[in-house]
Amino acid sequence: MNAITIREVAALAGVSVATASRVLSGNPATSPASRSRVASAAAELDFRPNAQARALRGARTNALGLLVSDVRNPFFADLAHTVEQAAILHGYVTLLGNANERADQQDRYLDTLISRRVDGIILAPVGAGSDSIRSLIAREIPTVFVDRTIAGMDVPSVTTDGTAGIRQAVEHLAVAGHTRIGYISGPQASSTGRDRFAAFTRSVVENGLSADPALVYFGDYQAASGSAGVHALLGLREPPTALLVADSLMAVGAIASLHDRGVRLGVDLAMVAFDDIEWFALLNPALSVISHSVADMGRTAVDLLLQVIDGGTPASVVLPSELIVRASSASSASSATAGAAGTPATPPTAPTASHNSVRTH
Amino acid sequence: MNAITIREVAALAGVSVATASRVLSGNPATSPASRSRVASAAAELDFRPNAQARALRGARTNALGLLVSDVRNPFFADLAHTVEQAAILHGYVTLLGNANERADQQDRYLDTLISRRVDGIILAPVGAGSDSIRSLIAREIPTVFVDRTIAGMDVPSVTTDGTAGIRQAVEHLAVAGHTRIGYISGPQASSTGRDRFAAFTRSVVENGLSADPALVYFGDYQAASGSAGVHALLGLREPPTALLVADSLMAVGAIASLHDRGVRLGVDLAMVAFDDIEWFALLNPALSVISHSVADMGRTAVDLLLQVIDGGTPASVVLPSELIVRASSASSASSATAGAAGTPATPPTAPTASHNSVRTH
DNA sequence: CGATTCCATGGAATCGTTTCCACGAGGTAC
DNA sequence: GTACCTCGTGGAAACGATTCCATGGAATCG
Repeated sequence: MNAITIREVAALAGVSVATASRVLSGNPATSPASRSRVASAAAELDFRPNAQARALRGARTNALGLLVSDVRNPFFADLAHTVEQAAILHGYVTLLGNANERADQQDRYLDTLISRRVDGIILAPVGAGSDSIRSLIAREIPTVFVDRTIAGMDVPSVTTDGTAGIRQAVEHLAVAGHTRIGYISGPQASSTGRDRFAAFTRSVVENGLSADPALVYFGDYQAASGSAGVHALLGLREPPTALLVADSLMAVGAIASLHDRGVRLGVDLAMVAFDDIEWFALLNPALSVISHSVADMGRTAVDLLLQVIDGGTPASVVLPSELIVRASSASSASSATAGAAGTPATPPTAPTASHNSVRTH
Repeated sequence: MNAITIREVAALAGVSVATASRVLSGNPATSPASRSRVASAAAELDFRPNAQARALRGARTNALGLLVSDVRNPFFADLAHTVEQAAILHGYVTLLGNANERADQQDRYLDTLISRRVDGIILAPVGAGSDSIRSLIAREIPTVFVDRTIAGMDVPSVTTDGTAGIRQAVEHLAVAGHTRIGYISGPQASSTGRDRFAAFTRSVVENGLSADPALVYFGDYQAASGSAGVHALLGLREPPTALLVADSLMAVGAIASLHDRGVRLGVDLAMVAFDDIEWFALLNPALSVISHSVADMGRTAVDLLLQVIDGGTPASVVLPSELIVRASSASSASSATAGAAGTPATPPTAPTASHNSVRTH
């Protein structure tokens, strides 16, 4: 950790630190002679400016904070990737934090990011608004919400409008004859959990389907709650013949649970999940999904944040969602024998269509 | 961004900055009286120490850098998660960077991390050793390699010994009667690519199977090359009846390609992939994998790095791998009709066992 | 040719914190 | 009662960069 400072570069180049600094930070007030001497001295010593010192003096740190709810969720992994690539394009590094769907870890990271004086924060908030989040806003640290929002907080955000996709999904299932559609919901403490649930409820009513509250299971966006949801819903006296799951991780848990119970996806039970993950298309039968663009979301979030950093107050952006039909929702209500909760199904003829998508992919 | 400094806290508390600093950083040389006065002043002002200034003065930044090859690879997403959790336990934040399997992006991040003066770096190196990596070592910045190593660089590392798992897999396939096993390899520029390929070659010889070089396709650990590998291998005049794939992303590409070709996994073609991803167990048929513990790898990497930071020179750690048999490798060589490259198979009777694992999971 | 502008340069202040050093008050030991 | 510690405290230096300001030489203009 032998630190090479600008002082030594200046000494080797035979100029003052001021001149060395000017050359190294691209200040035009330098002569070609000293430019070249400083440049070669810096190269020879393999000099890297100390970002701490630089940030201390100037106002900028050239770092963005990205706090996601769960890195292991492929949706957020993709988001992290696109945000990072967009940020690097603008000369920012991204400090990634993982809240693990827990408010305390989120706050811990938020405090860290604040004290590291990042130039701005992109946040997928967990919970209903902690002190740390309020502190963030009170200090006027540029912040953008992504994927989720917090009611009553006036922060630019980029979110998905799940309504269209969910309406399409419910309609699609209704057309196939399903009248009892189960719903594994996200937590009502999150905006996406509430919004998607509201859209589902509305769509069910619009299509004249059963609005039995027992058909809704409230999960927490993690895999285990998807399993629990399947367990609860298929254990009903009148189980659903189709299932809508509000995010990809819960869908994974749900599918695992269906496997264990011997319930055949797309045969005994139709299923649609929110979030389009590459792997979902590879399942057999392939999983129908409500898709939205992670790439757009990441790029937009960075755009908005840069505008806020530059003193602007950009309007929030809402991105569309869309249903992609695949084989998992091919079963009609009449073909479903979904009461089979726990009783392993007998081997059927294999499902044929396995890669049947509304749009090419 | 109204910055509240320790000076204002000291003023409000009626003490000097020195005393305020001592209280806030836990220095015992403080009286209970000033302790409480400073504490309440800091709370009232919602003071957060400036991490830049703190790091500038002291030697520590309390930040670790983690540079992974690809965040979207579930293996590395899991690794990022475990590393981050282990680090936070020791009071470190983790700055995550994503090399995207590209040496130039890796170097860019490495430079950033160096200039931000992280206390240590955990690196899954891409390529054969760039100037930036050499510079890292020359500066004696605490570094640990994870998952991969670089030949000739004396850096503590934590890696997986794939040999045992690969040997088990080849043997398992040989016992089922397969004599022509295809291999989709990782890049030979990475240590894991070389090691796993060597283990495969050795195991093939040991089991007296065909060592036809045409059975090996060299990919780059990304999904597209898995597709390309399937295309190349199944296009052979004598195609393999079983396939071993060297990482999870290439496995995803391979499976997608098999779907498109109508080749049935576990029926027309047996398959085993390296890396155990939760989703692989959900495929139908479930995918046999060579498993290794991401959690152990992440925790160990942090442990080693902390030892290096404390001046130690810990020995490298090699973790074991193990075969988990599921339905995708259930087909015997005789049942395989794998020449069927491109000709869609007729619907068969459904594969029965779909969740058949050697160990509970 | 003298006055003025331009320009590269170096000295020094600055950012916010930690820590060295000196100092004075109070307590203990002879 | 003097000598010696201990302990809390405040002033000031230090960390490594940027940037304001003053300076002196060259170039330009009348």
